[in-house]
Amino acid sequence: MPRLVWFRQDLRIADNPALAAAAEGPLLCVYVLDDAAAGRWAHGGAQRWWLHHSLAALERALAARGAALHLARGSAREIIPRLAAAIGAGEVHAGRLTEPWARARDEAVHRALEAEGRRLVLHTSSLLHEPHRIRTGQGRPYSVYTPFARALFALGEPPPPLPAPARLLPAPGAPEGLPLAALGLIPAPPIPEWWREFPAHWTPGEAGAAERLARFARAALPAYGARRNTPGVEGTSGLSPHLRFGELSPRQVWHAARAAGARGEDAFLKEILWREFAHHLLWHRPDMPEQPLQQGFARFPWRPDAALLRAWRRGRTGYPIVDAGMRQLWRMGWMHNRVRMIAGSLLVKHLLQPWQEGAAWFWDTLLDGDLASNSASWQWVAGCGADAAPYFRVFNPVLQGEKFDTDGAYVRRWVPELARLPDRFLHKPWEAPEAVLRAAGVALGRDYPRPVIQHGEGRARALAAYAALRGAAEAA
DNA sequence: TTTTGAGTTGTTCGA
DNA sequence: GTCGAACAACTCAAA
Repeated sequence: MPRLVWFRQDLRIADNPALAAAAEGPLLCVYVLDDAAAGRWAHGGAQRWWLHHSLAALERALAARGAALHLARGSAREIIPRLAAAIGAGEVHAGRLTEPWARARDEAVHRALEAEGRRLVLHTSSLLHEPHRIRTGQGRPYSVYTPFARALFALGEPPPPLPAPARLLPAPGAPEGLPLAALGLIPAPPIPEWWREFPAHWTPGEAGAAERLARFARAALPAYGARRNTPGVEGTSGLSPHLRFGELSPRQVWHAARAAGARGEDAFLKEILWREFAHHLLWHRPDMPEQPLQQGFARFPWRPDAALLRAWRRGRTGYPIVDAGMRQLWRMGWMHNRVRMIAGSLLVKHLLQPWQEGAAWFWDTLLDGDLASNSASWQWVAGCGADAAPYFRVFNPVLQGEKFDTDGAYVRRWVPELARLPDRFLHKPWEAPEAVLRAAGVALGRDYPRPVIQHGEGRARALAAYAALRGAAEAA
């Protein structure tokens, strides 16, 4: 009996359990762009560029094995049952998702299929472990990372990845899908060619993902622990967008890291588990993208300010390490993890802008924008997360810059107007003597902004705001 | 049920 | 320049 494979966030053919389950017989491969179901969490601008190219790559990979990718746009709730009926499929196979809107939709699709005697079969595809399977000794979901990670390590090695099916047999009777261009994924003006630099940095698709993984395992993994916090070098894996779209699976990444020498509770494997943890949290707290996990934070005295938010988004805060990060984000669709924390901390703590604003900007501009990781990380930075940084931990953007971008390679690359400043003043140009600034060709306030807020003042204000919150909690 | 140890990523201050 | 303590309590997870 024919089967339908519904691709969502696992745009690959290797180690794809949904595809493997369907590949024994005739099948129809489908992708549905369903923006209405996702609502405000439909793919952000940068992700749409990635998705377009990833779907193109998947089309080619399937075609090489004799199958087409049926593309559709609209309500999956209607399209999937209709296509299943058209080919007489008894089963629809897909990878399980953790986004609340996707879970609600899967539930609806399942009911619609069931009414016609078919069923939706969900597989463990984008995570090492299903979030509802992992429980504490008391049977509750984890809310602290370290015991969660220990529990996952204690489960032993994940199963080995599945091979890609060698040959696929198309189901007869499949209706024609849309051409890729008809999905309208490539952003339209008024921001033409916002993504023009993306291709220089990224190769969406399964082959690009495999190449990146191999490169990381060979070059950066051995020194990952030492170099992952240096944004001026390629010390991290850069796999996040590939993982977000499922061009490779966490199982493949895990085993590749092991094969390349990652031992025990290796730092890189722990990062993979942070991703798992974020999905675990989202599964059990579906309001996480909107609401602080710690209830008291609902009354936090944010000071929304459109001008401050704009300066942060554009990389014009006057703090070089933050501005470098925000500009890297805009041009690459990606920001180094260390810098995400520094930039996030400045927005939330010094500037007292709601973390949801930062999360929304990241959602629109990150190629790796993942609802679970993005929401959990912003809550962590803001101090309202499940396992958050203590409130008094306010990053000093100057110290962080000096510590992690000591030679200034990162700032000089992304904030070229400061490139000629000596290292000593690169992370605090406002302290440079006039003659030094002049020699470097920098006029503060003209070529590069003065800090939007003094660190000491911002820190004191943040501590006061958090103290007020605690006071309010005690009074209540 | 109670106890115990511990918790991603930091900064500042004073000796 | 370096080093240790303070910063705050609170809640989680497991024994």
